[in-house]
Amino acid sequence: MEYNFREVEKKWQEYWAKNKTFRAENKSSKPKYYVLDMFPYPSGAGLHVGHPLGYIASDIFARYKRLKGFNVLHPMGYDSFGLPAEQYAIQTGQHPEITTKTNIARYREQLDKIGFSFDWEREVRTSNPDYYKWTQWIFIQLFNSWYNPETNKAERIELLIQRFRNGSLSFGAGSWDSLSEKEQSDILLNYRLAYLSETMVNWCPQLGTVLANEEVKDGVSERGGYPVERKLMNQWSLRITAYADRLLTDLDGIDWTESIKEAQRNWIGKSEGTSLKFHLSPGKEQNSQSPHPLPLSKGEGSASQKKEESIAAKEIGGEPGYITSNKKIWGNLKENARANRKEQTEAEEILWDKVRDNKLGFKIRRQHPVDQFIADFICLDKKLIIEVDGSIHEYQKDYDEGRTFMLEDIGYRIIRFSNSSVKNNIDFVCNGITKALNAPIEQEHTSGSVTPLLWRGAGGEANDGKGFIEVFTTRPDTIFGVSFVTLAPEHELVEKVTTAENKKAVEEYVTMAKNRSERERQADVKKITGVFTGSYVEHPFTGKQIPIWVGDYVLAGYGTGAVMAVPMHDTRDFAFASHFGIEKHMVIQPPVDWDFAMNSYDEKSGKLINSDFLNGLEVKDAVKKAIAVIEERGLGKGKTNFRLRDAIFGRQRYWGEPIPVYYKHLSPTLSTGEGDVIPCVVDEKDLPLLLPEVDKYLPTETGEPPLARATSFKKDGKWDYEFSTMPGWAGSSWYFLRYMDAHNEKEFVSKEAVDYWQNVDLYIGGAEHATGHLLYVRFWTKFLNDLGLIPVIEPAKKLINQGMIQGVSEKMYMFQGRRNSWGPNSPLTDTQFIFKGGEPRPIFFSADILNSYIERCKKAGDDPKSIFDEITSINVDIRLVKNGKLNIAEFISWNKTGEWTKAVFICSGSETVYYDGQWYDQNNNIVNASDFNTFQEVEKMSKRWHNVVNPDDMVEQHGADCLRLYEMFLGPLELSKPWNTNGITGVSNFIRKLWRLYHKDDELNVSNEPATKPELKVLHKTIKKIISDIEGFSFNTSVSNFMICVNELTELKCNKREILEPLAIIIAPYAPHLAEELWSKLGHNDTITFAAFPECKEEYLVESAFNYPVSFNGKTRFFHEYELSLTKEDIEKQVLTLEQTQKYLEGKTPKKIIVVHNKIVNIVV
RNA sequence: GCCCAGUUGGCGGAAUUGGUAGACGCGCUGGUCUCAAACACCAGUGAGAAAUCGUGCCGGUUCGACUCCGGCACUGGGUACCA
Repeated sequence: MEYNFREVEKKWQEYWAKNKTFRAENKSSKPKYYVLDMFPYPSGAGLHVGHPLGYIASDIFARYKRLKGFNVLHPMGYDSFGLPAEQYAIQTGQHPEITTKTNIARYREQLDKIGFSFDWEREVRTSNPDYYKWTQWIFIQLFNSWYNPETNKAERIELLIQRFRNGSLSFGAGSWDSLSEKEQSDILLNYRLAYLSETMVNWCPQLGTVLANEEVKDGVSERGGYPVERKLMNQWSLRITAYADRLLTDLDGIDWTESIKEAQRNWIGKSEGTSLKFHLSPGKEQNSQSPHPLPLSKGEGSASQKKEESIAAKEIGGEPGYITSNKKIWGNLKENARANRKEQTEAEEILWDKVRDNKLGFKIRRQHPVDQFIADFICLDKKLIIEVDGSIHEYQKDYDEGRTFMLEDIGYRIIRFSNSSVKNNIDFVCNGITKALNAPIEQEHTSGSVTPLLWRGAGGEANDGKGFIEVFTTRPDTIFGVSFVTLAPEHELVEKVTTAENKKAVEEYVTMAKNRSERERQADVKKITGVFTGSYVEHPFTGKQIPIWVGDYVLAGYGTGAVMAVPMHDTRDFAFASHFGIEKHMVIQPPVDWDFAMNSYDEKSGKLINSDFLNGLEVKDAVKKAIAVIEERGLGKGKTNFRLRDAIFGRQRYWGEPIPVYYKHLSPTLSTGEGDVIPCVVDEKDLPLLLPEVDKYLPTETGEPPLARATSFKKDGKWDYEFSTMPGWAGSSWYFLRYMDAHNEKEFVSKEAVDYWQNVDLYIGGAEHATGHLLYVRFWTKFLNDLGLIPVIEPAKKLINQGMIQGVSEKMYMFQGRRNSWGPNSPLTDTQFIFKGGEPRPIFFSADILNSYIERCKKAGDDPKSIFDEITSINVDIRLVKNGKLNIAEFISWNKTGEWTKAVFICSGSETVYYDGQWYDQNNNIVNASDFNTFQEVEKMSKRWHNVVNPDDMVEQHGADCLRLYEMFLGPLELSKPWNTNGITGVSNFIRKLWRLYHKDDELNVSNEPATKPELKVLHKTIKKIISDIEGFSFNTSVSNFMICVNELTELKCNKREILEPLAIIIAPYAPHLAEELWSKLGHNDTITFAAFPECKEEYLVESAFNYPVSFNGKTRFFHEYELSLTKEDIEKQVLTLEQTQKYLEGKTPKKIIVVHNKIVNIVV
């Protein structure tokens, strides 16, 4: 009886399921081990062929760890929310839940067939309410948290409010409690880790949704390849940027593949440099429509109105005071300050009365110039600025906060009060000011990454030419090489610095640049565009005039949206300057032969020249010195920038977790007459917020997301819930925790469970998730850890990437028509051409004929295509081809149109021709079948190319154990490789051979006699190899080693229990069904799953002699065996006496003899 | 462009800290069995007639290099004007 894999595999799969063999306990005396596979999305196409590869590897490891005495958690579940099910729903009207369920059932069936040791009791599905309840719960925690830059941790938002209340942290306006609910809500949104803001998003009209950066590839959506455009939308986002530095530094502590870590590092994109201000240069070219700088506060009304008002003349008052501003613009500001004082708002007058003449114990000035701004009130001793704002307008907010940040940057604290607070509660305001005056001066603002403020388009007011442009640079050493400054087209100063005569050109350019889609922008990166504004800035050290340009090579979203261009030492600046003929200055001595005609010298090495105080320094030192001087002179500050952006968290789609937010309408206010709306999170006790039923899975007529169709989807029947749903990665950002405690109804995971399981010990999955899932899950883990909810800061200790699986396409070329007579290089001679004069038939050539034909054409310089009218490439279904040989009859009937029934197949070697169902030789005699070869090409696996390999088919034909072994045998796990089933028969044979070791004439034939030394040696050699292979994740070599072991034992005719029993155990992780069957036949009543993995006993491996390769000058010539007890000297002497040695010496005397014990003998002649 | 990984027979791939290059398997060739084929089993299989030459290419270190060093080419993946 041959091994019947169908029966055996079914039997053991049923046994495992019935006995719950792989159930993991949350309490155990055994050490724990957590093996996790990346979540599959259950697509309609069934299990992707790339999936089993990783699953088999992790399963082998899980089973191995069980044999090694670990309590193993090895779960599986489904990332079941997502676009494909929804697209299908839109097309068919079928509820995505139904599709999802069907798909999951199919996945499960496929997974079960491969014999995985998953603990199915812990299965999770992200689309189940009992799962997404906790995804929503975590969102609420994010909403209710802020990032404290001092503790460098997320904290409850209550702690922030507390600090606002007690004045230990400034939020802008004086007293927290005097603020309206709306004002408080708005301020808090600037700090919450889940926040709503107007953001530039990647909008995909075809998908009707917003995509994350990593879902966009080359300007089109990753899924479907639809165009993507930039659009400003009000969106929920997660403040992942707060974690940028920790996400980066903690990478060092985890054992992940270097390529993933590198991809994350690049994605986070930390760059250290400095900010630097370039003051606008006064000049006749300037556009001086607004002659005065703006006050910090702008009185009532909209932003634009305020600007107008500020121009109006104001009363002169107060004193000249200290020069707190840039000296050059001091005079100018002073004038404006005087003007401002003429027109004080009512609130400002009230406050002035309360604070003037040292009434609060400190000297307070009003309308005092600071830096480029004018402060409403200022206490110079305490470096405290007091601002009285109108009601904060949405658009103005970022802007004011930007200035707050800048002033704080140079050491000022700013507190803000609303006009209404001053008018209605002046005592409270005064209290707040006193508190602030008496509070110790806080530490300076640190890294820009932790500020919750959006900080874009930095620069001071520029309307009188006295403002500045702030740039970010990592190369402050090249400051003396600056020859222009470039602003991003979206930069807020563009309009202001443009002179009247350049206005038209700049406006046209900006409009063009903004409308250019992302895709176009990416498509012609090389195309250099830009325009001169007509204005200049002053060089901060030389005072020289530097032109301001606008160019779309500068990104509005990075740094300050402005760069100092150093064409000689930056490739992009070089290209820009060359294109527009702008001058270039060399400031770093390049190597002698450097060709500046074509290239800038970007290297961070060399000595500084033409650079004043930096001359002679090495780049590294020059950077340090430049930063020091810039800081000293107050021109800028050392800064760190991150490329990482906050993660957009809303999708305008149906099939996802509802965001547990509703919009509360506040009572109407006097000023506006209508009620403000604030976002609030759903009460935790009301979770889950269920996904409502809708009539269609499409947006509403007004363009609202599908959830808006559910008219009853309202909080308490009156307030709208958020209509967008969470992105696909929400559920997968914490699923590793849920597996630990999958059915907990009270918590997302219990403390006991997470304290026991901690985090994943081994995580296996594709590298395509490097900057998506793998970054977000790290972010959520850190966040949950900050709140003290879990004990770990990383989700997975070790991560291995399985390689991508590519398909192997089988290709053929069909030739039709015949243009020329056969030349000397033709694929056929005329005698071989059977149909001369007959009807034209399509011709197929075996690959070897075509290859040599093309080769001949190449040599002769002919065009191989010239002899036929038409050549068609055909992808043949790979099932019709075996080892590159086509089954012609099946191929002909494969084509439903019957187009190939008349075709002629010129077979391998051109000896034989097939047509009309027969093979003929050159003389038209009917002959036996011969081979027809196809071309093989590695392509993406896709239905379109007819090269998809279905794991089910493989299991059906060869069995699960064979599939498992073969997949591992293919090559290293992490290497991308084409999926080719040609070699599977070797593995199949191996399984039969292994079976035969235990059997004779269909009966189990295992002897209880003691094993011989050679048998033990084979076994223990194998044990040793297998252990080191598994632990080094080298699964392909372990399969080879099993083969070697079985071959050797077969050779030894070994059937000893002492050998075969341990052998069954060591192979059990790889071929579990077969191992279980053998185990039970050997007389065991229990599963092999928890048997003890055998130890390797070195004593069986000890050799007494070694067959030394004897080489001459490193080339091996012959072998000779020596006892290991011999010394090097003994061997040296003895090897010279050998006849063969003398032969190779050819009479010469050896210069040197090297003997490496147990390795080699090398004779140098 | 930049970053990462890789390049070994006809093919997938082995090769411990520098020490017998090509393990294991596929394919191929020949043989046994069979009326025949398939299966199975046995033998051979890097190239070359041979001397020899051979791990993408050029150079270096070493008694000895697939392995280490310098330079280059190509393939695959990531990223895309990140200042």
